[in-house]
Amino acid sequence: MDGQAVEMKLTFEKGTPRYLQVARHLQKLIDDNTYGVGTLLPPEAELAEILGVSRHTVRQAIAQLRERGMLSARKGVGTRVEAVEDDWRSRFTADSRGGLFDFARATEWHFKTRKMVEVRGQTATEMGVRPGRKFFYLSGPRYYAGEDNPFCVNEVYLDPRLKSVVSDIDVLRVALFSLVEEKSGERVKEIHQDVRAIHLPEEIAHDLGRKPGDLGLTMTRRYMGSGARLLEYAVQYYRGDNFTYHTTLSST
Amino acid sequence: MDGQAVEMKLTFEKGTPRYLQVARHLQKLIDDNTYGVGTLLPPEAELAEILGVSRHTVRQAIAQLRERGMLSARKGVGTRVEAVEDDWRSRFTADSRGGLFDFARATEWHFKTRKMVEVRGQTATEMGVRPGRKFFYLSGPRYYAGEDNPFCVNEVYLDPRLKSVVSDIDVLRVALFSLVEEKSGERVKEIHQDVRAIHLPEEIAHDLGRKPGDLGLTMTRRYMGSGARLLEYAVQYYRGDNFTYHTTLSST
DNA sequence: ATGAATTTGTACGTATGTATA
DNA sequence: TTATACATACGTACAAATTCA
Repeated sequence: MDGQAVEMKLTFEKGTPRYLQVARHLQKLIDDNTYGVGTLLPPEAELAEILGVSRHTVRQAIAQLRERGMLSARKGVGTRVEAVEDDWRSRFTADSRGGLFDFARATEWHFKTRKMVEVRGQTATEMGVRPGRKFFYLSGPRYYAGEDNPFCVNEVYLDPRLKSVVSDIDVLRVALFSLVEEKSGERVKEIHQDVRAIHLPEEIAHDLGRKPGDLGLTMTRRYMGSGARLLEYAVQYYRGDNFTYHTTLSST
Repeated sequence: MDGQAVEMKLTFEKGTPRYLQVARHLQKLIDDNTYGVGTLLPPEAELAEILGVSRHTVRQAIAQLRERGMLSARKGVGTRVEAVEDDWRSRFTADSRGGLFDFARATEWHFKTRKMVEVRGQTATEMGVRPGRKFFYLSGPRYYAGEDNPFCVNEVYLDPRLKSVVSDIDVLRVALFSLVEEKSGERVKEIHQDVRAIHLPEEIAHDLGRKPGDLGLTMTRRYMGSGARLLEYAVQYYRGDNFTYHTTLSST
């Protein structure tokens, strides 16, 4: 016999959408090898009944995991486990504007520091602006909704003219640059994105639960408006031991 | 009055899903500025009625365009046009199939090791195949044409049936997967690409002129054929101190 | 400040199409 | 051919966020 207790009607906390809770549940079952890599999940209809939700909800949950490349589905066959991630936060796709929107919506960015700064030296070089230019600086940890530990530390340098966009916000759940576009009329024409390996600096390491000098990954983005003006410069720090930047190239 | 002729009940060809036809239709209306950048689309319910489909189908269509970053939606507000398709068609530079071709053409890959291997453990997991599956393994340094020092070490695990593709090649100046497609008829349908920070293992570090344990970056790619079959698995190692993985999302 | 109206998001149900084994 | 399982598509209802009178 094999239909054990793991597969039971879920009890749902309110506040988070069911399909996300289902997604997390499936994630767990995959992680602990209840559904191993290469095997097929039970059919959607069956999962729906087991979990006590509609098939529609199951499909939404599966769609989440498919986006992350963990599952693949084939008509007439089933839904296959493609990869194990000890932790679904350890993978991240943001190679399109849409990806950035989705990422922002699925996470919470808590502002811890906010101040005016003049950028100089290395920072100015990387930002591609002349030293001494003033920016509004924001920084703080980023969480997946409902989690206690941040998976990322996010810094942003914002054109001071756009400061009012975030003036009375403490927690952000949407992409900052879409707010900027909306409230300022300025349009982001180009986003330059870089991924680098680094040794984590001290405070960042602390926030991520790592030691200074540990392996880390940064993703920096330069949001350019018309006339190649830098509207926003963002740096995200991730721990390097379990974080992956993922892209899927499909051949339409 | 403003409900002109562009917005009419669509007639659907069979063979392609409706939501894709709706997505294409909306895309056209956005391209020809019927719905300008920065404006809101009509509400989903209204679109559904106009187009003669269900709201569900409209939402699927909108989801498509959101994935590409052309639209964004906010609860209680509406669906905003973020970009026109043309802007983002060329969004991958170092990051498309074409980008991979260019990369391969600009470099030389020298084969140093070639042997049959059975993949196990960690490697099998990362490849997403069952342990014990046999692959043809190729490895060696990659140079920019005319340079003396490699900037990258490249490993590849190839489906053994495709072994003949590289049987009498020592230096490769084209993308391996294009050879595979050409000589085998198999078509690469999807490429899953991951970027990670690592500590360089010994032999790799040596080839890159670094010390073991130094900062490094890996890029791994899984080339999937039809039926989600893994045709090729490639790992590239770069030094981490001066290497950046760059993407531009441009809107010219 | 409150409440109503609007709009997207979530969740349910049902039926039929289509690829696979 | 038949059964299975995902994909598409119709419908309904209510929740949650936002806007505005």
